[in-house]
Amino acid sequence: MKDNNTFHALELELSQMAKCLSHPARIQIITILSKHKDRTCKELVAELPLSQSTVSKHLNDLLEEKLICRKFSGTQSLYTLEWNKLERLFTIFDRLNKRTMINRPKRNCC
Amino acid sequence: MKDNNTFHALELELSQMAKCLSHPARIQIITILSKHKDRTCKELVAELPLSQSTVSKHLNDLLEEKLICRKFSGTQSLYTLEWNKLERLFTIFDRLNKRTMINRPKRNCC
DNA sequence: AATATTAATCGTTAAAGTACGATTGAAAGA
DNA sequence: TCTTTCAATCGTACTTTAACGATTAATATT
Repeated sequence: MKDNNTFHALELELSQMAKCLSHPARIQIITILSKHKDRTCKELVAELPLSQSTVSKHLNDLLEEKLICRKFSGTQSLYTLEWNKLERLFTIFDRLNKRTMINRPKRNCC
Repeated sequence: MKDNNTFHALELELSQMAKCLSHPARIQIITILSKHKDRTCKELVAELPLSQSTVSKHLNDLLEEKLICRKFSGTQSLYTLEWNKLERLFTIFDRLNKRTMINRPKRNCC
Protein backbone atom coordinates (compact mmCIF):
# COMPACT_ATOMS: atom_id res chain seq x y z
CA MET A 1 0.00 0.00 0.00
CA LYS A 2 1.11 3.55 -0.70
CA ASP A 3 0.69 5.24 2.64
CA ASN A 4 0.13 3.29 5.80
CA ASN A 5 -0.49 6.40 7.83
CA THR A 6 -3.79 7.13 6.22
CA PHE A 7 -5.31 4.04 7.73
CA HIS A 8 -6.60 4.35 11.24
CA ALA A 9 -4.74 2.78 14.14
CA LEU A 10 -7.65 0.55 15.03
CA GLU A 11 -7.84 -0.91 11.56
CA LEU A 12 -4.11 -1.46 11.48
CA GLU A 13 -4.07 -3.24 14.82
CA LEU A 14 -7.05 -5.34 13.87
CA SER A 15 -5.56 -6.33 10.53
CA GLN A 16 -2.32 -7.33 12.25
CA MET A 17 -4.18 -9.54 14.66
CA ALA A 18 -6.30 -11.02 11.91
CA LYS A 19 -3.08 -11.94 10.13
CA CYS A 20 -2.19 -14.13 13.13
CA LEU A 21 -5.39 -16.06 12.61
CA SER A 22 -5.05 -16.22 8.83
CA HIS A 23 -3.34 -19.61 8.90
CA PRO A 24 -4.94 -22.77 10.27
CA ALA A 25 -1.70 -23.85 11.93
CA ARG A 26 -1.55 -20.69 14.01
CA ILE A 27 -5.17 -21.06 15.06
CA GLN A 28 -4.48 -24.64 16.03
CA ILE A 29 -1.44 -23.62 18.05
CA ILE A 30 -3.50 -21.08 19.94
CA THR A 31 -6.20 -23.67 20.55
CA ILE A 32 -3.73 -26.24 21.81
CA LEU A 33 -2.01 -23.77 24.10
CA SER A 34 -5.37 -22.72 25.46
CA LYS A 35 -5.88 -26.16 26.90
CA HIS A 36 -2.40 -27.15 27.95
CA LYS A 37 -0.77 -24.27 29.81
CA ASP A 38 2.52 -25.03 28.04
CA ARG A 39 3.82 -27.10 25.16
CA THR A 40 7.20 -27.72 23.68
CA CYS A 41 7.93 -27.17 20.03
CA LYS A 42 8.25 -30.91 19.58
CA GLU A 43 4.81 -31.57 21.04
CA LEU A 44 3.28 -29.00 18.73
CA VAL A 45 5.04 -30.47 15.72
CA ALA A 46 3.51 -33.82 16.63
CA GLU A 47 0.03 -32.32 16.48
CA LEU A 48 0.49 -30.36 13.25
CA PRO A 49 0.88 -31.58 9.66
CA LEU A 50 4.00 -29.50 9.20
CA SER A 51 7.74 -29.87 9.58
CA GLN A 52 9.65 -28.77 12.65
CA SER A 53 11.14 -25.75 10.93
CA THR A 54 7.79 -24.58 9.62
CA VAL A 55 6.12 -24.92 13.00
CA SER A 56 9.02 -23.02 14.50
CA LYS A 57 8.36 -20.24 12.03
CA HIS A 58 4.67 -20.05 12.94
CA LEU A 59 5.63 -19.96 16.61
CA ASN A 60 7.95 -17.09 15.85
CA ASP A 61 5.16 -15.20 14.08
CA LEU A 62 2.93 -15.60 17.12
CA LEU A 63 5.80 -14.59 19.40
CA GLU A 64 6.37 -11.41 17.42
CA GLU A 65 2.73 -10.47 17.81
CA LYS A 66 3.09 -11.35 21.49
CA LEU A 67 0.20 -13.78 21.37
CA ILE A 68 2.41 -16.44 22.91
CA CYS A 69 5.43 -16.42 25.16
CA ARG A 70 8.51 -18.62 25.32
CA LYS A 71 10.58 -19.99 28.17
CA PHE A 72 13.75 -21.96 27.72
CA SER A 73 14.13 -25.11 29.76
CA GLY A 74 17.16 -27.23 29.07
CA THR A 75 17.23 -28.08 25.41
CA GLN A 76 13.59 -27.37 24.93
CA SER A 77 11.37 -24.33 24.56
CA LEU A 78 8.14 -24.05 26.46
CA TYR A 79 5.44 -22.02 24.80
CA THR A 80 2.55 -20.53 26.71
CA LEU A 81 -0.43 -18.47 25.69
CA GLU A 82 -0.42 -14.74 26.37
CA TRP A 83 -3.95 -14.62 27.73
CA ASN A 84 -4.11 -10.86 28.01
CA LYS A 85 -3.14 -10.38 24.40
CA LEU A 86 -5.61 -13.01 23.26
CA GLU A 87 -8.30 -11.31 25.26
CA ARG A 88 -7.46 -8.01 23.62
CA LEU A 89 -7.70 -9.66 20.21
CA PHE A 90 -11.20 -10.86 20.93
CA THR A 91 -12.18 -7.55 22.47
CA ILE A 92 -11.15 -5.72 19.33
CA PHE A 93 -12.94 -8.18 17.10
CA ASP A 94 -16.00 -7.82 19.25
CA ARG A 95 -15.82 -4.07 18.95
CA LEU A 96 -15.83 -4.34 15.16
CA ASN A 97 -18.72 -6.75 15.48
CA LYS A 98 -20.76 -4.22 17.40
CA ARG A 99 -19.72 -1.19 15.36
CA THR A 100 -20.88 -2.87 12.18
CA MET A 101 -23.79 -5.08 13.17
CA ILE A 102 -25.55 -2.24 14.92
CA ASN A 103 -26.22 -0.82 11.47
CA ARG A 104 -27.79 -3.95 10.12
CA PRO A 105 -31.21 -3.15 8.66
CA LYS A 106 -34.16 -4.90 10.28
CA ARG A 107 -35.53 -6.23 7.02
CA ASN A 108 -33.28 -7.89 4.50
CA CYS A 109 -33.93 -5.59 1.58
CA CYS A 110 -32.05 -7.55 -1.11
CA MET B 1 1.69 -26.40 3.62
CA LYS B 2 2.02 -30.07 2.74
CA ASP B 3 -1.41 -31.41 3.40
CA ASN B 4 -4.42 -29.18 3.81
CA ASN B 5 -6.67 -32.08 4.72
CA THR B 6 -5.11 -32.60 8.07
CA PHE B 7 -6.37 -29.26 9.27
CA HIS B 8 -9.90 -29.20 10.57
CA ALA B 9 -12.67 -27.55 8.57
CA LEU B 10 -13.37 -25.06 11.30
CA GLU B 11 -9.80 -23.83 11.37
CA LEU B 12 -9.70 -23.60 7.60
CA GLU B 13 -12.90 -21.56 7.41
CA LEU B 14 -11.78 -19.32 10.23
CA SER B 15 -8.39 -18.72 8.66
CA GLN B 16 -10.05 -17.84 5.35
CA MET B 17 -12.26 -15.29 7.04
CA ALA B 18 -9.39 -13.88 9.04
CA LYS B 19 -7.58 -13.37 5.76
CA CYS B 20 -10.39 -11.03 4.69
CA LEU B 21 -9.71 -8.90 7.74
CA SER B 22 -5.95 -9.06 7.40
CA HIS B 23 -5.73 -5.82 5.44
CA PRO B 24 -6.86 -2.43 6.80
CA ALA B 25 -8.43 -1.47 3.49
CA ARG B 26 -10.77 -4.43 3.58
CA ILE B 27 -11.76 -3.72 7.17
CA GLN B 28 -12.44 -0.14 6.21
CA ILE B 29 -14.56 -1.20 3.25
CA ILE B 30 -16.64 -3.42 5.51
CA THR B 31 -17.01 -0.60 8.00
CA ILE B 32 -18.07 1.88 5.35
CA LEU B 33 -20.57 -0.52 3.82
CA SER B 34 -22.00 -1.21 7.25
CA LYS B 35 -23.16 2.37 7.49
CA HIS B 36 -24.13 3.17 3.94
CA LYS B 37 -26.24 0.34 2.54
CA ASP B 38 -24.44 0.74 -0.79
CA ARG B 39 -21.38 2.43 -2.24
CA THR B 40 -19.87 2.68 -5.68
CA CYS B 41 -16.28 1.77 -6.36
CA LYS B 42 -15.55 5.43 -6.96
CA GLU B 43 -16.92 6.45 -3.58
CA LEU B 44 -14.82 3.84 -1.85
CA VAL B 45 -11.72 4.92 -3.72
CA ALA B 46 -12.33 8.44 -2.44
CA GLU B 47 -12.27 7.19 1.14
CA LEU B 48 -9.23 4.96 0.83
CA PRO B 49 -5.55 5.83 0.34
CA LEU B 50 -5.27 3.49 -2.61
CA SER B 51 -5.64 3.61 -6.37
CA GLN B 52 -8.80 2.63 -8.19
CA SER B 53 -7.36 -0.63 -9.46
CA THR B 54 -6.12 -1.63 -6.02
CA VAL B 55 -9.46 -0.90 -4.39
CA SER B 56 -11.14 -2.87 -7.14
CA LYS B 57 -8.90 -5.79 -6.27
CA HIS B 58 -9.80 -5.64 -2.59
CA LEU B 59 -13.48 -5.51 -3.53
CA ASN B 60 -12.95 -8.58 -5.62
CA ASP B 61 -11.32 -10.39 -2.70
CA LEU B 62 -14.31 -9.58 -0.51
CA LEU B 63 -16.68 -10.63 -3.29
CA GLU B 64 -14.96 -13.98 -3.60
CA GLU B 65 -15.38 -14.61 0.09
CA LYS B 66 -19.01 -13.46 -0.33
CA LEU B 67 -18.67 -10.85 2.35
CA ILE B 68 -20.02 -8.25 -0.05
CA CYS B 69 -22.28 -8.29 -3.06
CA ARG B 70 -22.29 -6.31 -6.31
CA LYS B 71 -25.01 -4.87 -8.47
CA PHE B 72 -24.41 -3.16 -11.81
CA SER B 73 -26.16 0.11 -12.44
CA GLY B 74 -25.24 1.94 -15.60
CA THR B 75 -21.54 2.47 -15.72
CA GLN B 76 -21.15 1.98 -12.02
CA SER B 77 -21.06 -0.91 -9.58
CA LEU B 78 -22.97 -0.79 -6.35
CA TYR B 79 -21.47 -2.74 -3.49
CA THR B 80 -23.48 -3.87 -0.49
CA LEU B 81 -22.61 -5.79 2.64
CA GLU B 82 -23.59 -9.44 2.91
CA TRP B 83 -24.90 -9.19 6.42
CA ASN B 84 -25.50 -12.89 6.87
CA LYS B 85 -21.95 -13.73 5.94
CA LEU B 86 -20.57 -11.03 8.20
CA GLU B 87 -22.68 -12.37 11.02
CA ARG B 88 -21.31 -15.85 10.42
CA LEU B 89 -17.80 -14.47 10.54
CA PHE B 90 -18.38 -12.95 13.94
CA THR B 91 -20.17 -16.06 15.16
CA ILE B 92 -17.18 -18.19 14.27
CA PHE B 93 -14.75 -15.79 15.86
CA ASP B 94 -16.89 -15.75 18.94
CA ARG B 95 -16.89 -19.50 19.05
CA LEU B 96 -13.09 -19.53 19.05
CA ASN B 97 -13.20 -16.88 21.74
CA LYS B 98 -15.30 -19.08 23.97
CA ARG B 99 -13.50 -22.33 23.18
CA THR B 100 -10.20 -20.80 24.20
CA MET B 101 -10.99 -18.29 26.92
CA ILE B 102 -12.94 -20.84 28.91
CA ASN B 103 -9.59 -22.47 29.70
CA ARG B 104 -8.00 -19.31 31.01
CA PRO B 105 -6.57 -19.95 34.47
CA LYS B 106 -8.05 -17.86 37.27
CA ARG B 107 -4.67 -16.71 38.52
CA ASN B 108 -2.03 -15.47 36.17
CA CYS B 109 0.67 -17.91 37.02
CA CYS B 110 3.49 -16.40 34.94
C1' DA C 1 -21.50 10.15 -33.57
C1' DA C 2 -18.09 11.80 -30.39
C1' DT C 3 -16.77 12.21 -25.80
C1' DA C 4 -16.69 11.31 -20.97
C1' DT C 5 -17.29 8.34 -16.98
C1' DT C 6 -16.88 4.17 -14.41
C1' DA C 7 -14.84 0.11 -13.03
C1' DA C 8 -12.84 -4.27 -14.29
C1' DT C 9 -8.85 -6.31 -16.04
C1' DC C 10 -4.06 -6.64 -17.78
C1' DG C 11 0.80 -6.43 -17.18
C1' DT C 12 4.26 -5.65 -14.25
C1' DT C 13 7.02 -5.18 -10.08
C1' DA C 14 8.17 -5.84 -5.39
C1' DA C 15 7.48 -7.75 -1.04
C1' DA C 16 5.65 -11.17 2.11
C1' DG C 17 4.20 -15.73 3.15
C1' DT C 18 4.71 -20.76 3.29
C1' DA C 19 7.19 -24.71 3.05
C1' DC C 20 11.12 -27.93 3.30
C1' DG C 21 15.62 -30.10 4.41
C1' DA C 22 20.08 -29.14 6.22
C1' DT C 23 22.85 -27.00 9.55
C1' DT C 24 24.04 -25.18 13.92
C1' DG C 25 24.47 -24.55 18.81
C1' DA C 26 23.15 -25.57 23.23
C1' DA C 27 22.03 -28.66 26.82
C1' DA C 28 21.33 -33.45 28.57
C1' DG C 29 22.44 -38.06 28.97
C1' DA C 30 25.55 -41.98 28.12
C1' DT D 1 34.01 -36.81 26.39
C1' DC D 2 31.01 -38.48 22.99
C1' DT D 3 26.47 -38.77 21.53
C1' DT D 4 21.83 -37.58 21.38
C1' DT D 5 18.11 -34.41 21.52
C1' DC D 6 15.82 -30.17 20.74
C1' DA D 7 14.70 -26.14 18.44
C1' DA D 8 16.28 -22.05 16.07
C1' DT D 9 18.13 -20.50 11.94
C1' DC D 10 19.92 -20.77 7.18
C1' DG D 11 19.34 -21.42 2.37
C1' DT D 12 16.28 -22.19 -1.03
C1' DA D 13 12.09 -22.58 -3.80
C1' DC D 14 7.62 -21.36 -4.91
C1' DT D 15 3.25 -18.98 -4.25
C1' DT D 16 0.54 -15.33 -2.89
C1' DT D 17 -0.35 -10.63 -1.88
C1' DA D 18 -0.28 -5.87 -2.79
C1' DA D 19 0.44 -2.09 -5.41
C1' DC D 20 0.46 0.88 -9.59
C1' DG D 21 -0.49 2.75 -14.27
C1' DA D 22 -2.45 1.62 -18.64
C1' DT D 23 -5.96 -0.41 -21.19
C1' DT D 24 -10.49 -1.95 -22.21
C1' DA D 25 -15.43 -2.34 -22.41
C1' DA D 26 -19.66 -0.70 -21.22
C1' DT D 27 -22.78 2.85 -20.43
C1' DA D 28 -24.00 7.96 -20.26
C1' DT D 29 -23.74 12.47 -21.79
C1' DT D 30 -23.14 15.99 -25.18
